[in-house]
Amino acid sequence: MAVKNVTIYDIAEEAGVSPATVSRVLTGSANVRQDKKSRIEELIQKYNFKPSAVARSLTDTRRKLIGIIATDVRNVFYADLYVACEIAADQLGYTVLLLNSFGIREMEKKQLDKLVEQRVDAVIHLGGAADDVVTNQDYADHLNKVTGSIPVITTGKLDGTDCYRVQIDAVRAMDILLEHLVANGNHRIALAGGRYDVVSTRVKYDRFMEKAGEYRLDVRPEYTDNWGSYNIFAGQQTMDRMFENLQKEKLPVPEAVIAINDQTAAGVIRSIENHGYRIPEDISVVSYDNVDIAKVIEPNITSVDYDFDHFGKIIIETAIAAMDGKKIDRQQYIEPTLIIRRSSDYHRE
Amino acid sequence: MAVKNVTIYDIAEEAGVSPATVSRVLTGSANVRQDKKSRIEELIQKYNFKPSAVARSLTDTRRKLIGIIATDVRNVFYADLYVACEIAADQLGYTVLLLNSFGIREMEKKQLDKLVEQRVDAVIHLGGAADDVVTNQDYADHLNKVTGSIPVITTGKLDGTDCYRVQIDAVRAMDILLEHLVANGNHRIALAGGRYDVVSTRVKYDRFMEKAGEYRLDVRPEYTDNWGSYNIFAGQQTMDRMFENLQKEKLPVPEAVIAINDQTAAGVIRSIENHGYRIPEDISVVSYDNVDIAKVIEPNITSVDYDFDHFGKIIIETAIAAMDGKKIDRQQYIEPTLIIRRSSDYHRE
DNA sequence: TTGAAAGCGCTAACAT
DNA sequence: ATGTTAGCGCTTTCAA
Repeated sequence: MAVKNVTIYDIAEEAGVSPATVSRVLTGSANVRQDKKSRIEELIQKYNFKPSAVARSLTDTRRKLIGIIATDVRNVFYADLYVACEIAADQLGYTVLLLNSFGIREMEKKQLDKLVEQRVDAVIHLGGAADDVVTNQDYADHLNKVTGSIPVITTGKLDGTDCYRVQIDAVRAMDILLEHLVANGNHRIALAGGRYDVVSTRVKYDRFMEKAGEYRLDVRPEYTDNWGSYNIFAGQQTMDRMFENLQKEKLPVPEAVIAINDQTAAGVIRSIENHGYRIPEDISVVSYDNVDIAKVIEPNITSVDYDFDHFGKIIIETAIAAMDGKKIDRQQYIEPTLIIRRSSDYHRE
Repeated sequence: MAVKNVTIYDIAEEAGVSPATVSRVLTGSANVRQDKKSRIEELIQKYNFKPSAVARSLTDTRRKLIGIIATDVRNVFYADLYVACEIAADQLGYTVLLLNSFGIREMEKKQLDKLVEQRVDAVIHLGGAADDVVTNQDYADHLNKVTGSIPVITTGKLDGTDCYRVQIDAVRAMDILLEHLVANGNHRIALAGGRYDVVSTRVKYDRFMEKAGEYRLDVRPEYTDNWGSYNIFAGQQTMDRMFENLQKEKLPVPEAVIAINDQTAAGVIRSIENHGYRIPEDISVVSYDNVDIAKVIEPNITSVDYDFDHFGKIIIETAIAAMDGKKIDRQQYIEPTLIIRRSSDYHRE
C-alpha cells in the first residue's frame, strides 16, 4: 500500500537517460535511438510502469476525461445511453466519469462542481434539469459559470445556457407511431403516462394534437390526458384510471394506446389484460425507447428505437468537436426508427 | 472554451495575499485572519473558483477517487450495486470512476490499467474474472502487479491475489430459501439457471446438495442440473427444457423452483404458465437478488435480498480502510434476507 | 498568522 | 537524437 509509485525519473535513471527521453518513448512524440528505446521499454515492462494521467494532464490541459451527469443509471434508458457513451469515448481515447443526480436539483449542481474540480474536458447532461419544459433559472445560472470554459452537451434542453443539444426527434418519433397506427386502421388512439413538465413528453403530446385532425382521430381528454410517471406501476395505474373514466363517461375503450416508454407500456398491457381485453386484437399498444423489456414482455411491444450506439457516438463526437473549438450545430437530431412487434401487429376494420 | 482557468495565484494576487494563504482557506488546514479570509472567500465566489483536483492530488498522494470495474451496468444487479457504492463513496468524500468490462477478459485488464493511470486510491472489482470458479491465472498476474500499491476489493474471488472479499453469503442465501420452501411442504425442488463456472452459483448448488438429505428432498439431475444463463430468455428456455425432460422420464413436475436470479425467475414463471400450471398453487417459484422485476412480475416473486445500500457501504468502507492501512478481514460476508411474496406463498400438503 | 520556496510527475520548448 | 529547464496548480514545510 505504502509502496511508492515508480516515476519517469526512476526509469530514466536506471536506463541512464534523461526523463525527457522516457517521456518521448511514452508519448511517441519524437524519435529516440532504438537501443535506448528498447532499454526504456524493458524497464517500463519490468516495473509495470503506467504514467500518471494526473501529472500528465497538469501540463496537457487536455485531460481526456468527459463527465456525465445522468439522472439515474438504474434506469435502463440512461444505462444504455451511458454505456454507448463509454464505448464511443473509449474508442476515441477518452475516459468517461459518471455521476448520478437522482433527479435532485441540488445534487445536479454538486455533481457539476465535482466535474469542474476534476477538470473534465466536457460535460454531458442526461435528463434532470435538461428535461424541464421550462428550464430552472438557478441551474442555468450555475451552469453558465462553467459553460465558458467547458462545453456542455445535453439530450434535453437548457434554455439560457450556451450548450449543445443532441436530441431524439420527438416530433418524428410521434409521427412514425401515428403513421403505423393509422395505417392499421386505428383512429381512437389514447396516450398514457409521462409527465406534462418533461419536454420530450410534451413535444410528443403537442405533435399528437397537431396531427389529430389530419388523421381524423377521436380526440377527447379521457383518451389523451392520462399523465403519470415512467415506470411499470405508473403505467398500470394510469391505464386502470383510463378504463374507469371511460366507463363513467360511457365511452368506448381505445383501439390503440401510445405509452410514453416501454416500462409504462408493460404496465398498460397488464391493465388491459386484467380488464379482459386482448392485445392487439382488441387494443394495440405501442411505445418509445425499445429497451429490453419491449422484447421480453408478452406480447412483445412495438417500440420506437433510437439506436443507442449511434446516439452515444454522436454525443461524444459532439463533445470532442466542441472542445476542439470546431464549429458544430448547436442542435442535432437523432432519427428514430419503428420496430413493429406483436403488440400492434393487427389491422382493424 | 479557450478561457484560461482561474488559479489560486489569481485569487492570491487580487486579494493581496500569498497563494499559500488561499490554499489555507481552501483546505481549512490552518488559521487565517478573518478579514483576509473573507476577502479570499469573496473572490472565490466571484470567480466561481474550484481548486483543481488534478493539481491537488499531485501532492496529496490521496486522490479521493475509487475505481470500479463492473461487468455491465446495464445489468440491474450491477447498476444497483454501483449506485450504492457511488452514494456511499460520496458521503465519505470520495468520487467513484466506473468502467465496464462487458465480461471480456482483455477489456478487464485494459480497464484496470486505465484506473492505475488515473491513480485511483482503490479498485473495486464486480463480476467478471472475480466470478470464475477457478481464477484466470493471467488476470491474477496482471492484478498482482498493482495490488502492491492499490487495494483491490471484490464481491467474488480472485485466487492467488491479495484482495479483499466482500461477498454475499451464498450458503446462507440457499439455506433461507430451502428453510422457507421446506417449511411450506415442498420437497420436490428444482434448480434453474446460472452457469456452473460462476462461483456464487456453484456454491449455491453445492449447498443444495449438502442439505438435500437432511430435508429429504427428491434429488434427481432432471431437477437440479438445469444450467443456463442469467436472463429472462434463458430462464424460460431452461424451464421449457426441464418440462420436456421430466415428461420424457415420466417424472412429476417440481413443487418448487429455485431460480438463480429474478430475471431467470421471470422466464421460469412464463414457462410454467405456458405449460398450464398455476403459481404458487401448482408450483412455487423463488429466486435471488430482489431487484425491481421481482416486485413487478405477476405473481410477485419471493426473493433473497442483499440490501444493496448496506452492501455498497461495506465495500466502500473496506476500500477506504484498506488504503488507510487499517487491519480488516480479508473476507467479509453480507447477510441475505428473505422477502416472501406471492410466488411461493402457499402451503403444500 | 503569513510568505517564500520546494516538490508532486509529467511535457515541451529550447539548446546542443 | 537527447539533455536541461521551466512550468502546470496546488500543498506543505520552514522561517519569520
